[in-house]
Amino acid sequence: MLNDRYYPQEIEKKWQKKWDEIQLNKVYNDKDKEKYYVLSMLPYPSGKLHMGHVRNYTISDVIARYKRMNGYNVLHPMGWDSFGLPAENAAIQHGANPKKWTLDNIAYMKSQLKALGLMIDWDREVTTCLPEYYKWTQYFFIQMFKKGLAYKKEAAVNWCNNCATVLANEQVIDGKCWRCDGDVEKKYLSQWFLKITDYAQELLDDIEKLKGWPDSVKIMQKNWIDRSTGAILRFKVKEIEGLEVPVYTTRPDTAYGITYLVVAPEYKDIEKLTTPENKEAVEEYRKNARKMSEIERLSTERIKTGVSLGTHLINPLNGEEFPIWTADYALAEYGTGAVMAVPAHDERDFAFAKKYNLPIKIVIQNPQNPVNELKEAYTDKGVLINSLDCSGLENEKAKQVIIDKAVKGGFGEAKVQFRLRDWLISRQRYWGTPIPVVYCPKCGTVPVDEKDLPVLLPEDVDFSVKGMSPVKTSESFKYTTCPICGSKAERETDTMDTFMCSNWYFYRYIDARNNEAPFDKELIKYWAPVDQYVGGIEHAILHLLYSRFFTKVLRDLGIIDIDEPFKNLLTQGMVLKDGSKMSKSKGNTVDPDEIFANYGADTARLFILSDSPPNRDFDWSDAGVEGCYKFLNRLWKLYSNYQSHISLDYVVPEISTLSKANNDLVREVHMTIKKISQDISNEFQFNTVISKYREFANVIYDYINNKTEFSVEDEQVFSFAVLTFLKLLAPVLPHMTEEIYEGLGGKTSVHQLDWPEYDENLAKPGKITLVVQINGKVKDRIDVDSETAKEELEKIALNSDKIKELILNKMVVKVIVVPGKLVNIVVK
RNA sequence: GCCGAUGUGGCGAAAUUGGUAGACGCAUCAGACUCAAAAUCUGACGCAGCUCACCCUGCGUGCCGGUUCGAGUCCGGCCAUCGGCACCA
Repeated sequence: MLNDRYYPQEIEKKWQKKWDEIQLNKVYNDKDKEKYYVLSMLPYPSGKLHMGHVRNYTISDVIARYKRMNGYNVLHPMGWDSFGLPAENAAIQHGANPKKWTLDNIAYMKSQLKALGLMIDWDREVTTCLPEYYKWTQYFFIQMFKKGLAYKKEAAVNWCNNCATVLANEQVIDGKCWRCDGDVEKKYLSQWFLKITDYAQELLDDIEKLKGWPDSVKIMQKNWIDRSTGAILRFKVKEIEGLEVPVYTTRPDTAYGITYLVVAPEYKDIEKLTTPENKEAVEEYRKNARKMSEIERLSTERIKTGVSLGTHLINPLNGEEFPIWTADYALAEYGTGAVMAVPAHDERDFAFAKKYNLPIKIVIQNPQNPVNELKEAYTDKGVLINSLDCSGLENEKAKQVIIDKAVKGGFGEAKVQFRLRDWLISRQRYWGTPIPVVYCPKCGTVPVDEKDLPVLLPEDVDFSVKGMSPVKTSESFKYTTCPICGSKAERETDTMDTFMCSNWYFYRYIDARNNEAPFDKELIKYWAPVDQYVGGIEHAILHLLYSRFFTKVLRDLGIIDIDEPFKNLLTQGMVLKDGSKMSKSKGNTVDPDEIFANYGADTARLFILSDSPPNRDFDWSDAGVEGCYKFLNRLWKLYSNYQSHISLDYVVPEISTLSKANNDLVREVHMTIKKISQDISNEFQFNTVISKYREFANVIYDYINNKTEFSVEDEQVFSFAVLTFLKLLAPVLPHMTEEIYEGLGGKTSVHQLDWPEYDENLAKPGKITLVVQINGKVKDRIDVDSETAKEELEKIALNSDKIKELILNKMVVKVIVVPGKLVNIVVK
């Protein structure tokens, strides 16, 4: 028997406990069943769940439940991206232990996830900060080191002063730190990199394979990798025998127009290229450039500065000499760090040449509109002039001609260049995976022996130190012996970027408790790749690019045999309040705990899926929650007030024998199954699924309200309708539907029932409203049988009194009939 | 500057992909129930006009134009908002 009133708090606790007891959500590696792997981006354990989490996990949970009812073996796991700076900052500020702080947060957030009613097999939980996990992160690092994919080099890197650590290029947003929003500086440091650039071409090409990804994400990745084709050209230094300066250019066709060359202030040969007279000015300029933060550099956009080095280069194409300058508009990390300047045909070079009075030589002209002087750089297509034997060529063709000349003359060749840089993964922080490397005075940089993994994070550290990593304060950690020769050696004290932990976690879920290997290859074959990934757009480049890269590396190491980790991707929109992003500083956050306590998780689940499609932003409103709660009460009453008319073993009589009301209701049920199934299949349009729930509830209430008593037939059709409805509701409202099903006498879990099927013939109305238009404007509506033939429809339309009157004295030119929809009469 | 997305009532949004624009909900208003309130139920609800009945007539999907019997949907040109990249040679 069902209670009169809906008490979500009691019901939800009861079922969460029961599901645990009967292990309803345990996932077996049942290879006879077709698998479906649905994944949400794992949370950082910051302390409490926010509404963005609730939205993310509700979406993936409903997908998981829907797929399970459709017969799939569904994996929907959860874990914790638990290394990272906030834990360490908490340690510094409150004297807490980062590990304890993190594990406490995990325990609390896990209880919140359970309160949300998620269908998760917690036996597969993954926590990236625990040694049994990061052992394998270290293992992978060593494999990459051995393959030459992990290397250390000195470079100009991004340094965040606040966080006191370096950052990857992908973690610098508008010249600021992605995490703390602090200014980022360039520093010269020796750091660990992963050779993601080795995979640049494949990462770009395989974007085509990602059919189930949103275009926006694919385009962002394309732009980030940014391939360009051009040439390397090498110029001999006039003053120094044997020294050359190579440049990368996409415009070899303009090479006859070079009037100067710019090297980055950090260019490796810059000191050699500077004459004694210019040394002081150049030093000064370089010092300033180094001091400048990213932000300052960006703000000086377009106001270009530079100084001459005093030396010259020779253009092998025409023998002309031109001066070498240094300017910070040349980037050390892109191409060769040097740019050939053709002011006539490049806006930046033009501005620079104007400012410093450098010559401007026109070598490409629009034949329709030749000019002798330029007011701005001419960057369009044209024909070469002043280019010796290349004059007269179309510039697009000249590109190849000049590359050929360079190859023949031995001063250049074609070159493909990417914007993507290698991934900087070392961090000067404590709370991360230790990089498993030892520095031996004899053997050099040596990886830790695999059998000695994990390299444990030390506990005897002093968090109060400034300007260096706390790891360095651990004597027990720092000093070790060389794995090769056994002599005294020192450990690497840097830890890894947390994105190293999160770029493979989804493989670990597949075999989370394996102590012998990161995972079993056979199980990966069954479960991978992820069928549906759900997460925020903010990872469009960062995590999603790194995971793609890592998957390809694992493939090349022979560890897995797929190319891409995520088949389909759903990027959910943000949760807003009053039109702006929820944030603590704005004070417009909504605490999930309060919502669960006041309304229950089912209300929260229903609301967060309603109103907006998953990929768009969602505006949280208190009235909206209230409305959803009312709807759940309305549903509850439907079942509790009429339970005496509901029987689990109903038989639906043949449709043609039914009364009109029952006939209509049966059709409504089939139409509703169809529409909801379609909306879920079509990119998980849960907002329209929920409007369909409401419409169907209205239909059933209309049915009841037109009744004084239930016949046997009525009870059968009614039972069919409300029990089918219960199954359709189950993925979104797991607790309520379970309680109702039990109350009605159900013996299994409602979540073990099959998703209802619909009959195509019954999934349409018996009658339709025929729209009659004249010249495309609606003039009449007539109820007709939905199967009425085309000719008949035309006749009905023309015989309508209203239409007859309107077309009187007019000539009917044409009649267009759309069966099942409308008749349009064209008149003059 | 380049690339992308979006633009529909007071608000969140639907629209079988070229066929009744505004489903469903929020808010609002009116009514029923109630001593009263809450809850619940019923109804109205794009804008303007006309009107003795709730019938009708215009106008309406950012703006301008086009294709079509018919355009929120397709094509061309603009505008606005949001997001990504941004001295990448």
